[in-house]
Amino acid sequence: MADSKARTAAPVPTIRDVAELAGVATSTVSRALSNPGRVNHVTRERVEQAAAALNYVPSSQARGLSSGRTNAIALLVPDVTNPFYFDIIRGTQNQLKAAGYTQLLVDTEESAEMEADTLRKMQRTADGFILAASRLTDAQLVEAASSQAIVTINRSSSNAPTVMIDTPGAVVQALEHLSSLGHTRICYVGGPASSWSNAKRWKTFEDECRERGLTTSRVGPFTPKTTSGAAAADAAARTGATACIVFNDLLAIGMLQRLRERGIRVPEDMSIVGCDDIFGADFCNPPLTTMASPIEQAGRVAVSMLLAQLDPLHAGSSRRLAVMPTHLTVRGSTGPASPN
Amino acid sequence: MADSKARTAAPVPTIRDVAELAGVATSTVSRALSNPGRVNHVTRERVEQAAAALNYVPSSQARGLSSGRTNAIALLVPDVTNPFYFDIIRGTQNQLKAAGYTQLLVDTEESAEMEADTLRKMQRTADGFILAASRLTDAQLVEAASSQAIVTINRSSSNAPTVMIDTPGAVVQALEHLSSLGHTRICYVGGPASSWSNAKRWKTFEDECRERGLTTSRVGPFTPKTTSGAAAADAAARTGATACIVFNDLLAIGMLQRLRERGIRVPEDMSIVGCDDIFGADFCNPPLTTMASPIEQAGRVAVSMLLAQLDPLHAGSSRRLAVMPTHLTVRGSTGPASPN
DNA sequence: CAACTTTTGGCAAACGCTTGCCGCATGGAT
DNA sequence: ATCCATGCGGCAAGCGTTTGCCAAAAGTTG
Repeated sequence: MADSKARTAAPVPTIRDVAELAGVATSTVSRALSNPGRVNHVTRERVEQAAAALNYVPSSQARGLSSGRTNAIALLVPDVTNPFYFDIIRGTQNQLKAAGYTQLLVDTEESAEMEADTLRKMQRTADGFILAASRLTDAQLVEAASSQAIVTINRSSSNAPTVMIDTPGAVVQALEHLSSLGHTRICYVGGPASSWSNAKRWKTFEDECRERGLTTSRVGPFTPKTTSGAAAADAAARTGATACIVFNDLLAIGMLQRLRERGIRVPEDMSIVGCDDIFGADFCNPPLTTMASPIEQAGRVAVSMLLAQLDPLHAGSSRRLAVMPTHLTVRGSTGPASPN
Repeated sequence: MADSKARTAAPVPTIRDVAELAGVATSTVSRALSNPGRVNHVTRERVEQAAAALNYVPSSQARGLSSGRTNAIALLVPDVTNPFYFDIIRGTQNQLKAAGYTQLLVDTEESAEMEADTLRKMQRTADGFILAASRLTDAQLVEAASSQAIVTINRSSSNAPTVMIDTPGAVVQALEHLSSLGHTRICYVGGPASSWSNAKRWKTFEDECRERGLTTSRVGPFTPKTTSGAAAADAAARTGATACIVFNDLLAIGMLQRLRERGIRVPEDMSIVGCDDIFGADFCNPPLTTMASPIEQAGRVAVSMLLAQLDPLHAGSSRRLAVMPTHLTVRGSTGPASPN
């Protein structure tokens, strides 16, 4: 119990101090503050005044220890620096703050192991978890969801409620768009192998192309970072496709740069469609045609679903799946197929 | 003590279970795990095996309650969606994780009040605070720093250790650059009024311009977001300046878009210098000349300084100020002054 | 006015861990 | 042999809350 920060030895007031000042028992203070209605309103007022006078702030640690709740939820993302997650982070942050929860942000570095590890280590630290684009295997996910409250974003699971961003729908729109521009040979530029939504997108892409009689090719997997764009661009160019649907905007933007370097004009020689409509997609050069969706809202919805899950009242009845709509935002990176 | 998440009633193992399995007292388990050296190594091994067998994870809540430490530090940023902070977030996150700390990320929404409030509310929740670009008044900052461990980033303070990004130095470089390109009328596009670094930059700008005999003007304040770029661009254009030094890249990128819309060519008609070299500065159109600095490293250094401050051994001796070097990264948004 | 029911507040036992203090061994020095 | 240091483990008292249980007070009913 060392006073590690040996500053002005500020004796932070405890519930005991408040109780004393208000002339009641600590239990009454506790109830007055977190369970009004359980105490007479005049008593409550007295307690509230005392608390205010002392500038009392309940210790979340102690509260958590005795109540079993932490009032914190953890958000696990594969990569905090990916702008896609920024919007999710912002969405969850807002919604959690409104609900009086603290957000614990963890970067799992695209690693399933690290994700599982975090889930284990934080079981007591957080009341629930939001897994954005989880890299977990199905088995891991099932196991995790069996012992803790979890909501996934962009990762279906029968065990945990899920917020899905309907990128497959957007892929169809994108294909429609490209096809109407006369493209017949289209390449899918893949993201991380362990990404569930990557698999989903590819499947939709392939099915849809077959149906439309389009020639497909696929390159990847690539790390979803701009730095992988060069390799992705080179690989895609080699396929002879006149248009690419790219796993995400980060990669797409990286490709844009590389294609420019190589003198391959976008969209004249090659059309590019990204995914996510991240920060930057509107001002890169050329501005990126991309599959946009209300990402921030996805974060908010995930929080709602998680909180509902935690609430013993709604627990059973809560929604298990939310699908966020997507739409194609057409900008300058797509154009008519070159006539060769 | 309700079991709110009434799942498989998983009885999370406690230190007691470990003690029992290892055949020792709980105090021994505690010491074996967090103070090796205090127990015989054979005992420790036995304890470790027991802990592993039970998949034991200490409760940070209980640990914090009794030890007074939380092993968490809070990072307060004015706006989580500003890419500038992403890099800081990443830097602190990495360093904290390495040190076994949890990061609590809080968005203070550019509000001094909210910042002060968070500091108060979280006094027990975090061992220390990193304030990135604090909006606090000097008085508030002094008071806060007197009772808790604080490190500021880009905000000088005599009371708290500080990591400064040497943007004034970069402003000089930028002016040198613009001046050598023949610009004589330069406009400073200001950021938030409450931003300390904004004031600092403006002062350096003004002093340096006077010394060089350059004509200055100033517009603002503007919210540092791309959406404010239109207003900023219009205001700057009206000043008749041929070059702008802009508070940050976000604003600068917004201006780029607006200038293009208005047919004002960059850099032919107007040169633009941003600040921070955020994500996107390299691929906007034209790519932005900007004052770059190792932001992620700033985050890491801030953590080191904070942790040193918390450590009773180094507490006094630790560094009070770190200055991160900056340099001008010249890209396409600056060019020779137009001859009119 | 007796017999109940409701409100309301207090008591005290957790919650899971850390740590000051004590005492038993063990082994070296005298 | 005796005395001390030293190493090591256990005991138990907290840390600041919440909450089940109880009892006193207040209100209701017939």
